[in-house]
Amino acid sequence: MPTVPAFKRLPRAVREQQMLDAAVKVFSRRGFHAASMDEIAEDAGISKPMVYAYLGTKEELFVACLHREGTRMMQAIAGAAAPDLPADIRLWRGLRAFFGFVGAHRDGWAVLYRQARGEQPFASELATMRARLVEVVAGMLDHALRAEGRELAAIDLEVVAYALVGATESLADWLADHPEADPEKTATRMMNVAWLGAAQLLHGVTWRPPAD
Amino acid sequence: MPTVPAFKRLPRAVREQQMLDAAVKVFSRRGFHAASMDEIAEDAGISKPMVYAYLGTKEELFVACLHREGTRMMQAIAGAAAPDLPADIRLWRGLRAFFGFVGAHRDGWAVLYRQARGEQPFASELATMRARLVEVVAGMLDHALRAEGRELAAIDLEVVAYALVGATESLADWLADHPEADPEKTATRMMNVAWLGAAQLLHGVTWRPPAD
Amino acid sequence: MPTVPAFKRLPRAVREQQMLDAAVKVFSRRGFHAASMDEIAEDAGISKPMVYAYLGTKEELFVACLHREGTRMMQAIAGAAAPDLPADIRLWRGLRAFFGFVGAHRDGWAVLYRQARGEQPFASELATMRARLVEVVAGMLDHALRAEGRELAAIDLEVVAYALVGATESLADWLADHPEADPEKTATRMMNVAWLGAAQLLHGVTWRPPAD
Amino acid sequence: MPTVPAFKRLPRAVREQQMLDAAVKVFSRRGFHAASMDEIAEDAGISKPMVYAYLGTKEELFVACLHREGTRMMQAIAGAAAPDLPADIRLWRGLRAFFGFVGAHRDGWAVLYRQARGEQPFASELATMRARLVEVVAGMLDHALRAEGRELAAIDLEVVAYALVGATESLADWLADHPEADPEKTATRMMNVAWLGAAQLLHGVTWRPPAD
DNA sequence: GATGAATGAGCGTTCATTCAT
DNA sequence: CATGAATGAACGCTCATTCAT
Repeated sequence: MPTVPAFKRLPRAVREQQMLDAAVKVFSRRGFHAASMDEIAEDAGISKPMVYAYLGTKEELFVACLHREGTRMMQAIAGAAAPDLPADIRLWRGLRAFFGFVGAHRDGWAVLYRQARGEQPFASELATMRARLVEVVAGMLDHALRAEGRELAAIDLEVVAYALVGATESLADWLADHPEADPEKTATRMMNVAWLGAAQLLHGVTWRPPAD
Repeated sequence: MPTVPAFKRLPRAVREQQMLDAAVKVFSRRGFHAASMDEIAEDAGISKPMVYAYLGTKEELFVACLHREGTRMMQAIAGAAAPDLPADIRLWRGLRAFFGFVGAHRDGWAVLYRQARGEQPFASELATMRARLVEVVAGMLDHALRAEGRELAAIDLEVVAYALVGATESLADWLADHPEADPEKTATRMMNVAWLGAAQLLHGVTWRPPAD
Repeated sequence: MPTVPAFKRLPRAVREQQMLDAAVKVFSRRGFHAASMDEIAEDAGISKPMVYAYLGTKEELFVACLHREGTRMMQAIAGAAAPDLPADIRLWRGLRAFFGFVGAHRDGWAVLYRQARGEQPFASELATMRARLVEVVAGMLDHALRAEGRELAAIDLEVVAYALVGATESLADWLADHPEADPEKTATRMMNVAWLGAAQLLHGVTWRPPAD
Repeated sequence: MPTVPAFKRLPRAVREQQMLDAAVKVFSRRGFHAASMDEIAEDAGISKPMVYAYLGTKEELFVACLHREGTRMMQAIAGAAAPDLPADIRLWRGLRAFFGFVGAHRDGWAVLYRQARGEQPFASELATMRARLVEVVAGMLDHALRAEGRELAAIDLEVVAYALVGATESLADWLADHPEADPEKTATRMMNVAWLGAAQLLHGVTWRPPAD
């Protein structure tokens, strides 16, 4: 009479999480195309038809992984900094949370993310998430600028934010590839890249191309 | 006595370029996995066995594409700035050349590059190229720092350079996705992100995490 | 003390009819192979294992459908004409009943029938029904012939009857495909095909191949 | 140094016929759905991908079979009777040719044909052929009627012709199921069904439903 | 040198069918 | 009585790759 009801016949919700765990693992290890539904099913300790019954097609399964991991990451970041704090504190806490998350999910999100960037069908799903991040960062910059009585065109804000997000993603890749690296330290380095430049912008300093 | 006007029987070097052109086109349009050797051969106006004879397996073919396009890009960048110019000028000219190249090869390199990031087999090939860029950027920073009598640990230099390269790649993606965007303007924006922060570093300003 | 108003727990016979209704509908719409037990169960508002418990395997279920619909049709025909009427009246009433039935069950029997003709496992079930019809028609012909003092070999009778049944089935298909067509008019047309020829036979007129 | 070039590497046209032969055989034996591409390929002595390369999808393959056999049959019928002969002679020769063809291809066309009737995707392909036959038969009737100074509404002509074609198909089924039966004799019987009635029509005799 | 012909291997997907609850 | 959970077994299809000519 074990507490855990049995070994099999688990409720749907549980099985779905098992499958997603396995899928994240296999997609990460092999990449989307090289991953086989057989391996995912086997890794989840379940037969293939169950995967199709619960999570659908291979693409849908991948999107489900993307979704779960993305949501988790967004929550980790969102819960890190209250919106009423100063911009640098918010940025720092957000970055720290982000790199902390990536460091703790090296096999999961970071690699999933790398997969998704390359495959067309998932570009949009990803673009949505990145767009949210870009928007948040641009909003922070805009807020701080206005507090200083300055302003930047929307497109410039967006591109700068885009670049910062890109730099962050890049360092996340670097972190995922360097298992011994410290997430917090990486966040500090990112701050040095991001904030020093941003602070200049806040003070009205800009760079202009030379005459040539 | 060949009366056939020598349409076929082209010298090997020419054929190889035709194949690479076709391969870049197809890989870009379809992505690595969705691309089929059949389509590449047909697009090159040649039979499949010839592709195998000249450029080898599908992976090798992709690497060859990567290689050719990468080399072209590196040359475009390298030729843009003499190494004895000041760091900001070198950086600016390099970025301008880079974004100019990407803008002119939106369908080619940019997409190839995006493909390569996601597929494990090509990570190394790509990592090598990126490492060269990181090294160059880190070298420029180091050089400029020392000119100011300052110094940064190698790892810090590398990570900062890595972040800048990542931001640049990100904007290259953005550029590839916005056909109407101006490469030079994009380069200017990147300079505003990169140089303002870097200049701070040169003057000894750094950001440190708060006590929290 | 069941307060639940007895929505479920219906008596077996009722459930079986629900299932058969659903099965006929789905088999008609999709065809035997394309029909899935899932859809049938869902359409019947019941779980799949119940279908298996009550009506057995997919093939058995199909046969059950065939059986029910076939019996209904046979009854409709059989009740249409008393056996002591003249042959032409019996034939007319039988045809009228048949086309009436098909017209009223376009989605049911007609399609079921078309399905069954093509799938080997059900050929026999169908052949039995058709054989009964052929026998009846042949019997009518024989009876009428003998009343005229004539006779036809059993095999000839059978083949002629077979052809008439075939023509009738064909027109039933035609009727099922032309929802606006009138069953009674179709029956009249069939009589014109069947009876004019048969009447000739009754008067001893036969066709013989030319010398050629 | 055999006259037949080799065992393998046959030209495409030859292989296609081999495949069609095998496909007709397997489709006939198993039915469309139960037939597997593996079995067809194996029976043709070739690997599966070749089948897909040359003849396409399973459905396309089936249509190709239908097409080849149908064309052969139509040619057999068309070549049997010159259009300037009297209607009964034309009908007789056409039927004789048809039953001769079916009798000679019991395993091929007749069974294929039965398959096609049931499966929706092929209904149209088949309907086209049947429509051609119906048109020819209706044309013959119309021609003969006008020669007698009579006329029938187009719809009536069509339905009568449809019934005759249906009766013929039915006897073809019967013939296919009775390997010992004689095709010519079957044709004669069909003439007795078809022509005796048709001749009545030609003489203005029609059947009308009784008052009831 | 160049190609049409050919294949081994594998993957995504579906479905009828049955336990265990 | 009734069902959600689970699976074995196939099947259609594709593709990179290689002979034989």
